[in-house]
Amino acid sequence: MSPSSPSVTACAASPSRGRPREFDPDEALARALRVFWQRGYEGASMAELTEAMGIAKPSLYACFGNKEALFRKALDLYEREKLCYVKTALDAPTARGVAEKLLTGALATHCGETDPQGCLGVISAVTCGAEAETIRAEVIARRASSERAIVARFERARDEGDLSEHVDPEALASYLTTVMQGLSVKAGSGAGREALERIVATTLACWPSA
Amino acid sequence: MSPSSPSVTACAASPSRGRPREFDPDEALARALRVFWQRGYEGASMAELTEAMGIAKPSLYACFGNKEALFRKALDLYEREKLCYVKTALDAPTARGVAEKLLTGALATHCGETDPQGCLGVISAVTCGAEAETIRAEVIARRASSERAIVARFERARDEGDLSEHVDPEALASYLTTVMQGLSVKAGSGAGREALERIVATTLACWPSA
DNA sequence: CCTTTTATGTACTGATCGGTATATATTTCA
DNA sequence: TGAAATATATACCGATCAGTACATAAAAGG
Repeated sequence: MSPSSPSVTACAASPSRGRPREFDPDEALARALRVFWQRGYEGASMAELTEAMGIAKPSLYACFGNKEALFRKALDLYEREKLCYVKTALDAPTARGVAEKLLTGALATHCGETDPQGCLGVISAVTCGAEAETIRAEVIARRASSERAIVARFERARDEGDLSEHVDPEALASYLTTVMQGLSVKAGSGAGREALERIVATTLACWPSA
Repeated sequence: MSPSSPSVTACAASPSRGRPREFDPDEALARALRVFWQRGYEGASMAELTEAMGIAKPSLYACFGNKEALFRKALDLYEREKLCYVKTALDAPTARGVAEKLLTGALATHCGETDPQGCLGVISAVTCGAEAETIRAEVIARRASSERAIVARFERARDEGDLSEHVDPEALASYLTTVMQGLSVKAGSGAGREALERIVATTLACWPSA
């Protein structure tokens, strides 16, 4: 997102001395993201990661640091490319429109045909083998920040009058993200697209109309 | 709970030959459940399990089989003692009452003060390190069976007239379990009890009234 | 050509994983 | 007083974990 660091390649600051790298760090990171997305942080082994990325372990460590740093970079990529629907959803004209875009965006992202099922954030926040505690905390913090943005948007909606005065923006945002996280769990559990679409429709049917 | 198989001790069929066991299998299993509940199936190591159970590895393997069998027995215990609120909730007189009891039951179970936070089922269904694929399938299957029971209850409610004809029982049940699973994710992510109570209240406020 | 610099491939490290062999301790049955 | 049966404790198994040492390969600067 920030123009100063557009890609991961920036981790190699020097212009072009020494033997050139034989792989594209951005594509390698994209492949690593898929592995983390399927297996979670701890479930993804370095062997599986290196194989998917098409590189050997020393190359991985030289370019990305270690497993945790690699995961954080993958998480950045995930938020940048897969969670962008959240930002655009907040631009919808009404609170209900925001909810609709968030739900359909979550559905498209977590139940697509090319990407793994479920939400990397949910997978990483729930999984928890002691070692991954810092990762867990990081994911939870990022999620909280995005929920705050939804709260702010709903507060604006209330001020603008398209959300009833009787509805607490914070409670509504919390409820909405709960449904979204539940959707991710169901998607990761093999629920079909039609089933998830019905859930989205039901949620919107229940939505507190202005 | 059931009189035919009241405890895990039944796995030792013989009456009392040889050296007597020095630990209580039921309590050991309860302690193992807590570890699985915190760490997930793969995140729980045999070392952590044996330490929590207060026994050595050979005793564990002799009594419970292996890690996967131990997990299944722990899952049985979990459903029997922690998910019993689902069965009782289905006895509520109205569909809305069922939803209310399910939501408050989920809240009490996954956000208690003595037990680990979150839902063992959600944790196990989401976590996924290749090896645990059969465990994952088992957990998902059990969850599906309990969702079918809710669908049946809502169909009854529609037949009895306390649920609008315009509401699809299957969609409503699917929506409700989505919220419950989302609640588990939030509970496992450290959400406070008050926050979860607000979510439950919001869900019930949105509930399609008869 | 040679040095410097960076990347790669192979082979390795110690730690931990789930699971077990073996020897010993404690009980019941004969 | 054995002999059979069951449980325990210690120490180990091969496999895998994340991470690295080291030698070699390929580029740029001198």
